[in-house]
Amino acid sequence: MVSKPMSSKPTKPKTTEYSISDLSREFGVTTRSIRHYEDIGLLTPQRHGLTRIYTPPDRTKLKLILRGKRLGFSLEESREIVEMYDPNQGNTTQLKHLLEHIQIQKGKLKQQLKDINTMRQDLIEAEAACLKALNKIGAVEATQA
Amino acid sequence: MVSKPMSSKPTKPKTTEYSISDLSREFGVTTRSIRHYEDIGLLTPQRHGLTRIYTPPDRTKLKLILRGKRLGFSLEESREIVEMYDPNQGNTTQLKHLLEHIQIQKGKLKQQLKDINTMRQDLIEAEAACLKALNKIGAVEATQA
DNA sequence: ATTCATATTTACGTTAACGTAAGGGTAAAC
DNA sequence: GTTTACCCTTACGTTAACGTAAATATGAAT
Repeated sequence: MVSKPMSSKPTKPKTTEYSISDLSREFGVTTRSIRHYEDIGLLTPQRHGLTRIYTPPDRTKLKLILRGKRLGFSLEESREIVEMYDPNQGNTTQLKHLLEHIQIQKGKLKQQLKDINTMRQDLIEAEAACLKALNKIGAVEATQA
Repeated sequence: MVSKPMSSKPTKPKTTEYSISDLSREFGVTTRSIRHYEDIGLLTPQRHGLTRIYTPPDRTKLKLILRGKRLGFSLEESREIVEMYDPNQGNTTQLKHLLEHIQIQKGKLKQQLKDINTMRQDLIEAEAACLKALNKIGAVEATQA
């Protein structure tokens, strides 16, 4: 956390702030990556001079980006997710557009769920076959999780 | 399908075979991609002269690769999946190694399931907010799926 | 005063996963 | 016999998502 012993009142950490390395450490990504996300407009932190200052909304956006990455989303795909979180638009066409995107994302997730489940089943079968082969050999020491 | 009006017996399509464009069409990927998967050793089709001939196991491997892609796996990650499907190894250390990989994959899938569920929830909320905003405006025409 | 630790920008380098010609072979169809 | 529809190889090009210096600034600590 960026600790700033401001002029007077040291109480009330009302507005939580993070430095780039705070976020870097918390999420296990490089500062380079975080800056890159800014380069392409996914994050827009404030500045104190040149130094970047991240707020909780920024942190949330980063979280969304990284979750997207774990699901194999490109940064452009994550952009849509991030923009959904960003409550900035109001007009009808934009809202409808957004709804479409939401449906598309839902569809993707649905497909991923199917894929995950079949893959899980495959893994379970592979595991069974593996264990069977193992104790057929005689390696009785169990390898459990 | 590669139709080969062989010498005699036209019956018994015992050994199903696919051409590269068969698979390309079926899965909606370019032949370039399929060849690329071969370049890096993920597929090893037979040859009839220069022409590639794919068998059902090849097809399955391709399916595994593409499923991996949808889940955001790199080709190197998918290689492990494909090798799990390939029933080629027998010795104890290899089997234990394989078991480890299986556990790792299971862990990844578990994390992905978590991510998908939270993201789903987010989408549902975004959708609700969106719809609310819409009929607050007065666009009564429902946009449903 | 100088050493950290952490911040910045600019800019070239890298890897994965193909795309995209360019050039050529074969076999059935017209 | 030449057009059509596939197939092939070699090889350079491209995009995304950063990695990796290099050179510089800044505030706190010794």
